[in-house]
Amino acid sequence: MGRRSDHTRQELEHLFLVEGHKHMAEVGFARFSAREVAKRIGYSIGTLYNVFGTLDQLLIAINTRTFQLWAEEVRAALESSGPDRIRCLVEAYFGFARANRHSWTAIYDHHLPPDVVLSDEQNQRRGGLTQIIVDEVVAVLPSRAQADAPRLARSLIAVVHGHCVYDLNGSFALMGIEQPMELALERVRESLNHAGASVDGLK
Amino acid sequence: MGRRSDHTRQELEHLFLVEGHKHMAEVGFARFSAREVAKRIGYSIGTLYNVFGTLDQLLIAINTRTFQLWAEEVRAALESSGPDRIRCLVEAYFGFARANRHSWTAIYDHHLPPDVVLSDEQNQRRGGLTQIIVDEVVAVLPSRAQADAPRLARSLIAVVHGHCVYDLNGSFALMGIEQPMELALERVRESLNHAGASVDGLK
DNA sequence: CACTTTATTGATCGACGTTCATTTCGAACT
DNA sequence: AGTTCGAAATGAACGTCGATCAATAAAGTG
Repeated sequence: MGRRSDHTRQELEHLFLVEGHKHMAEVGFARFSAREVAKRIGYSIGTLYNVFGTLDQLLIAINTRTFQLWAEEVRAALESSGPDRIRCLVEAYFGFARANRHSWTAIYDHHLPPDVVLSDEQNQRRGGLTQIIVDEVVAVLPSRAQADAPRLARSLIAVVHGHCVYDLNGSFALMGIEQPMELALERVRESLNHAGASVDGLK
Repeated sequence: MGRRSDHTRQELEHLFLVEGHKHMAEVGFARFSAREVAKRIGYSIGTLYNVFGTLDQLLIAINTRTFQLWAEEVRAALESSGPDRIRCLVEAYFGFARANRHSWTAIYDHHLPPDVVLSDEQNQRRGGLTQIIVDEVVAVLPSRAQADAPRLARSLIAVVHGHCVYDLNGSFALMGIEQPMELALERVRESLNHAGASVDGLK
């Protein structure tokens, strides 16, 4: 067969991407199959490789999409947030990971070969979530501490991430640790307070 | 062929385990191959399955071994530690992950199917590292705070873990964050101080 | 109409995890 | 010593995977 012209190249790429993301959400990284993705939208495996070139590139695109959905969810949560926006952030972070286990985990399961690098475009799309958090941290810190805000924000992301990993993989449950999200929030508050933060929501 | 009697079943299991661990350290989780492990020690793939039953069980054993080596290294570091044992802990944690990227990452890359559970023995072996950290946190907290020490210790492990992940996967470097280990240590100190800790090494 | 260009295919390859009928050989027993 | 027995070890076989690429079919072009 030849040009089918049902879809432009862009549309086709989007089809693969959306269906790939759905497949990832359903079966997870370990059971993900490029063949299955192609089959699902009625194209052959060859076409998928023509569009993405590499399995890695498809996985990168899928994970970037997860980042974008994640950022949207966090943004939406912040818009309907009460005064304690830091709690809102942590809850939205955890909430997305818990509600989208497979997609969220796939972000960290996929390790790029040393010779493959994320394109600037992918990095920019993924950076949106981080920027949201940096902005909130900046908003909460006193002016004297704002120079270190980006660095602190990234550190707090790591703090929450670590708690999130142990929550999802069952380590906390195994050790009898309850309410891991509250635990993460305690750490975040301590660090923000130590940096001089003062917010309505902070006790 | 039949009983070769070169090795007892225990020795054979240990051979597979050690060689599997070595293979994992060399190629990482994504490129790990059970066939390759068997070939390396001169046994067939069938024998490996006779011994471990499942690829998951082999991976569990390999990762448990990583936990044990990790704990040993941390223990050794603590024995030759100066007064700042908390810093020593964080440095040893990071140090092992950095020096054993593939083995360390494999711990978190391997997701058990929902129907498979870690045996009590495996959990006990893996828990050694956590216990070391809990002990050090207990030693540093005032008596009034010791009830919460185990919970806080697990939380601090998550804090360091999160920083370690972002260090190894390049996220910190990408964002221009330098000295991620020091960053993690700052967070740990803040939380310990907030809990009333007082140590020689603490500034 | 013929010709070029482009999109799409799926057979093909090597490698993987997994299974299991078959084989091999030490050991126990005449 | 031969015979039997059973545990240990094998590797061919199966289905699936990522990846490749010559072949093919349709659209555009003149």
